[in-house]
Amino acid sequence: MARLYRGMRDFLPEEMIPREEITAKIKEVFRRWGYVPIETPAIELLETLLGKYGDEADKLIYEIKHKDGLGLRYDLTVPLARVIAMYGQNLPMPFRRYQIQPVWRAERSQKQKGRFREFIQCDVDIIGTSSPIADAEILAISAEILSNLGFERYKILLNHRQILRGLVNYAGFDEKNELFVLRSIDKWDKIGKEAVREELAEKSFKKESIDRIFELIEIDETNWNLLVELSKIDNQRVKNGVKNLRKILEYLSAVGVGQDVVQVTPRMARGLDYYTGAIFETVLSNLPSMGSLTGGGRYDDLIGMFSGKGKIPACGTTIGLDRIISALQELDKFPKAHTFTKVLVAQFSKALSNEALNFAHKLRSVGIPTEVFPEPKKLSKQFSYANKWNIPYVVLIGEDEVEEELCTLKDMSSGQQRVIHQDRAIKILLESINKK
RNA sequence: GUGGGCGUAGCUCAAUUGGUCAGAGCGCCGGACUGUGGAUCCGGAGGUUGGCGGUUCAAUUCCGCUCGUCCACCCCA
Repeated sequence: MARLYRGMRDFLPEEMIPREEITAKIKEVFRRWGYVPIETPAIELLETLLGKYGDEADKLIYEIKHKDGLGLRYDLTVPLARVIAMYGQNLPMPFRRYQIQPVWRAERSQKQKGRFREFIQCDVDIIGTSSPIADAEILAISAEILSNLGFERYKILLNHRQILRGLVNYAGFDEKNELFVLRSIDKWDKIGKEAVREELAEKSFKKESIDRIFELIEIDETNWNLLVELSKIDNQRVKNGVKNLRKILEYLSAVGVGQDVVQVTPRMARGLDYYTGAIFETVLSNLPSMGSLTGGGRYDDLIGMFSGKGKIPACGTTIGLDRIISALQELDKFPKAHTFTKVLVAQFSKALSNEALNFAHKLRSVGIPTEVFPEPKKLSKQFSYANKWNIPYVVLIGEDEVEEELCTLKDMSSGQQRVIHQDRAIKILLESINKK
């Protein structure tokens, strides 16, 4: 039986056409900000993949049953880090790259809304600068893309790993439990405060530590006030993080991203281990169950794990194409398309095949997407075909038309048709198609 | 991986407490309309009711297992 591995999808034309259009819009924004494309292989050595994301994520890497120790890439950031370690010397820094390719995750759960085992990530990263201008730029790009795609109610969540680590440390948690505590905190807005408290209590952490971290994380204030509150904490990491976020917020407004879409929150942590500085996600306030549409942050130590020669600072984000499309579908903003074809040239008879082919050729040479019905079937079949694929025009050159280089041009949406000279039909088609 | 819902024609779904219950609508194909689609009418093809096993005189209906699918949790894009 024909079937599909769970979590994998086929894309038929009605879905693929708008997918490509959305991808083109995303690419356009990347390029306008000066980013250049790269691609990397689907398969990486396991030694490249493992130990970068954290234990949880390592379990979700698809390993390939092969003696060389291989796996499918889990994201595009780690392959990028490998690329920079290998070719970085030849790339002028800062290096801005984008990359649009699928990644694979062996999700344990069955497929559900906005979650797949194979999905496309659109990554933008800027390598070789630790300036907060880079962080702000990445956020501005994320915001611009979401706006361009028609999202109105999105929110950029912004936090900082240094602040989180400082807080956890300041509250008295052991250094080695840091990541566990961070992940619990991350669930706050999903499972609620009490559930997080339970999760931490189960691990038998000190009650005063839990109480203390809750106090700090519960602060719910405007961005600037929150940063003022945090800066009062006597911890160098927290202070550094706050200073960094202030800069990012400042630069963000300079590149046109208003404070109203950004929300600084000490509760968002992100699950991947490699982040070192600012971290961010975007979510839709009217579709919270969808999870994040984009997510990223600064990872100043990751490239060094490959090159072994000191740090190369880096910052970037993933635009989740499949999440975006799922969200657009949920919001009824994902139009189904049928075909690119604008004109179907019907075939009247074998004797007139060349007439049809030649006219179609003329249309294509002026840029009009045109197809010829390949067999001289009954005209009702040919018109019905045009109708099913939503082809807006049908041209017919039959016995009555050939002699004087005429043709019948039919507008399928209105149903009106007229017999006119072939050259005139080309002109009319060109005009009407350029208008749309 | 844990908990729950569901699995009948390509799609959406019917079928009284197990007993002519294997059907409808839409779609598809053909025809009415041998130079015209989307309307209408007529006709047609398609199912071992997800699979395997059990209970029974009898199972789409009950039980067990399995596979698939959907939802929640976990995690993320």
